[in-house]
Amino acid sequence: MPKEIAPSPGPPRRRAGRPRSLVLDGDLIGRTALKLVNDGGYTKLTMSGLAKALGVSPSALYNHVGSKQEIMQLIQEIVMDNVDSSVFESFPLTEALLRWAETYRDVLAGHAPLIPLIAVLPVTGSPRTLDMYEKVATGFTKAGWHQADIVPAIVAVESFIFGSALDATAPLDIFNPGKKAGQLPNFEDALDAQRATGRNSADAAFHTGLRAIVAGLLGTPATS
Amino acid sequence: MPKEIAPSPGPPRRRAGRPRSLVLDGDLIGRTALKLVNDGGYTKLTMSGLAKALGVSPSALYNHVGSKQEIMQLIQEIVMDNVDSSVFESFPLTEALLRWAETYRDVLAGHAPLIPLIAVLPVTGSPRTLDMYEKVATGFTKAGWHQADIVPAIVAVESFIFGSALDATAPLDIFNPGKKAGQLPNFEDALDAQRATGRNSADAAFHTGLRAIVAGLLGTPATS
DNA sequence: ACCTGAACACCGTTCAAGT
DNA sequence: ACCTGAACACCGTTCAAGT
Repeated sequence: MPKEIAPSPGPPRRRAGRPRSLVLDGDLIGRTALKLVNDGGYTKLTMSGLAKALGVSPSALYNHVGSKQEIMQLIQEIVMDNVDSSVFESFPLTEALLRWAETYRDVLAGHAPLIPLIAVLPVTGSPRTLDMYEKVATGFTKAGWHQADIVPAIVAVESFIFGSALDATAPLDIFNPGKKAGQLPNFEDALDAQRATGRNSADAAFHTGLRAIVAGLLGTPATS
Repeated sequence: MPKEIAPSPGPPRRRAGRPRSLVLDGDLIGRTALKLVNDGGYTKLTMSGLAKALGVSPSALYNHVGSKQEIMQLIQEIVMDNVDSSVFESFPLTEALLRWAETYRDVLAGHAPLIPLIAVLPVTGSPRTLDMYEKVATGFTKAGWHQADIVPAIVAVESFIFGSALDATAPLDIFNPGKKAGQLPNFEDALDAQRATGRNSADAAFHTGLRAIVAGLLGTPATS
């Protein structure tokens, strides 16, 4: 559990003369970890690398954090804040879902190693993520949904987003049939036809799939 | 690249008197690795643990496999074989997609650590997986789909499956609001209403989401 | 309360040496 | 061709000792 600094009304009380060492706190650790990841990807995120970036010994980190997993959670909290859930306040449900999903997927695509974590992590300790869910749920409620159907609908769209974000990190030629070339007539024809459109196949899949699942959930034709 | 033993027409030629040591090959390594995983999960899958299970030293594995990642791929090939893609030969597209997705998701839910790998791994080296795609593509083709739309549709459904399989491994109380309880009226009402149905929320999300995306893609109402 | 430095218990992988 | 045993270059984490 990361320690937080409560905003204090006055200047912080300190014992006279004793200059406190530059503090390491959950916020700084999370931000530094994210910087490390943005620079060199998740392979760069090691406890010793993070400690060095903070000018501290690796074991010092364990005064503020229980495990490396907790550092992943700090990153997750910062990153999830970039998902735009305000759209549920300004757009009708269908349009809001489409826009929300788009930012959500883009955010996660840049942090693929977080996806298996986020999918499984209780949101209990992530107040901002809970705020997001409240906004999404409010969008469904205002659209007149039955309460019991709302959570499964959210989870369904989220699952699609998680999978699509993973897919977005796949190499472009992921479907290359290799030595099986020539033996898969229908699949290879479909591949060629898709390639001929010049569109990125992951992006095309995300957009048609998103429209499909939203339309399917809301009971309107996918093409509208 | 795992070495394969080509089926030989006659009995294998051996130098007389020299009994060959019991062979280690890609097939045996993969099956043993899977056994290890089925027993104790993916944390049990270490090179030294696998070597011990095979009665061999860890370094011996590198005569047959280039890296641990390649062992993950061996497991993936075996596991993917449990996905039932024969349904595309015996059911109309909608029904086949629903059945295929169900087995696919169940198979992956038992092997969550494979999901990020499979999502990104070129299928070039997985002939059985390519055969699956051919069957799926044939199902779309026979249903009269435009060739250029087939691959994005497959990828979209697959993304939903990947995300749902990840979600299936999440703890039941993943949405517990914790200290934010009481501050999220719409979301908490939705949670309570969903819980009151007595259904597993991940399963409900998968089934409604699957129907929605398939219906949305095929342009028919989700409730049909 | 918070930090350091050494140590621990692992990882995956490499490589010379054997047969 | 394939295996062993030792070694390497890391991991995350613990803990006594310092201030």
